[in-house]
Amino acid sequence: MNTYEKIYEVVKRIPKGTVATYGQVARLAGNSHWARVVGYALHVNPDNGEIPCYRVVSKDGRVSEAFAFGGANIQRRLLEADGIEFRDDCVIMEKYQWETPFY
DNA sequence: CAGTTGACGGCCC
DNA sequence: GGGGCCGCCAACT
Repeated sequence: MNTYEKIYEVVKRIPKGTVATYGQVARLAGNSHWARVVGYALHVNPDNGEIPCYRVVSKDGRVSEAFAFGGANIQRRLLEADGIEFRDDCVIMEKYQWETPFY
């Protein structure tokens, strides 16, 4: 299993109506030092239809302006469609962050 | 082959 | 509290 494969697996496991941080995904993928790699993995994003990259946000709950789909506003709309609320352009992490028991 | 960059995170000032 | 710097890994030039 490649590094990217793991990352994609984790991203696809993110429950609907929940968001995860890059660090969180990296940690679940096996290494907490892959935050940047996670970003790159989602950047190449081979399957934007099956990989909900919009559920991955920065540690602050902020989304990237360089979002591949057309901008942070698109990502925000997708998240809102999943029932996730925003507070001042930031996802309410305390409420919607994916609480991973341990994986 | 070596240097630089990147959808980040954490610590220091 | 806000801003800046360094570190991590993999891909790109």
